[in-house]
Amino acid sequence: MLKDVTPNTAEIARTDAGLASTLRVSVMRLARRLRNERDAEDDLTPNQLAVLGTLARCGALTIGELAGAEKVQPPSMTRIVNCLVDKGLLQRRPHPGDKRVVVVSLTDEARAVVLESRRRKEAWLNKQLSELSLAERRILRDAAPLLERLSQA
Amino acid sequence: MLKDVTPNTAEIARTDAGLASTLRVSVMRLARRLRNERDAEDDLTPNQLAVLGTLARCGALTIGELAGAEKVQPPSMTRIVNCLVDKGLLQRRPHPGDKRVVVVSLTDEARAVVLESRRRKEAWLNKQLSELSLAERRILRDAAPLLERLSQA
DNA sequence: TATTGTTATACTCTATAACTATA
DNA sequence: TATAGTTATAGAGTATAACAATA
Repeated sequence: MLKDVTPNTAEIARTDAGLASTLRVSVMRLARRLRNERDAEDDLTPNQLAVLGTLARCGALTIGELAGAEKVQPPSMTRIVNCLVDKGLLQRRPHPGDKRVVVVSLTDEARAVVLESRRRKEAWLNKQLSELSLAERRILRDAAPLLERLSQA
Repeated sequence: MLKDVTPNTAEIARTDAGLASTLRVSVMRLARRLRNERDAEDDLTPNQLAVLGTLARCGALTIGELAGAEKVQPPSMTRIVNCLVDKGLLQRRPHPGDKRVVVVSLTDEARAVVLESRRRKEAWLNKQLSELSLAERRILRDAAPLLERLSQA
């Protein structure tokens, strides 16, 4: 009887002993460290911040889509959106073709806030990266697209 | 006049054009994806979950230290801790030497919850990793300790 | 007198239920 | 009749202020 040489999950887990574990820990820690690197957006609640981030990633979304993405109920999302509209960070627009639906998108001011937040995190990260060797930065340059691919699985 | 060859931050940012940006995005996305991979701990609030995670990483802490770590006020942490004690996930003990202080630590049951949460995330991650090539996994194995080092800067 | 933590109270945020408008 | 969103109300969760115990 021939042996099955197709790599299965258990076998890979063994040969890559601990890779998932160390990768999970390091990714979660770095993400937490980056998340703490905030400033201007400090007066926003976590959910408000998450809405800005989601809209920055996904573009304009409806109230229902936003509620689903942030895992809150529609009435809560109505409130969150209203609050951000009052702050001048979101704009509501009617859906072309379905008058029940409300489309929400970032204002220019919100885009500036998001960009500033990114700039701040990346400035911190650049400073840390500058203390690595060229070879080490090369490894991270190779790793980044792989992490991206994993996140989209 | 001799040119200064010491690499400065601006120069490195240019040569590593976009590294901080792509790395930040990929790390944050993978962390978000991993965070969504939960199940048993679904009946806990985000702050309750964070307290379990912090205690799992740092060991026993006082109410004040926990409040500082989670960025909530002491009365709120008292409430969160009481709730977790009622659920059998935390135990309170007097501080040896300072009777004002309360030391909080995980119960065996809480440790089991945390381990199960990690197991679940790592099972998902292992599955995704199994679809990468050996060379790609090698890159991630090299990258993990670098990410860890960045997070501790 | 200063510090750690708790209790009392008010405020904010979220969820459920009922309602309006549109499909 | 079903769906998207809003309004009204009740329920968690957090913060501020006042307090108790210890240093």
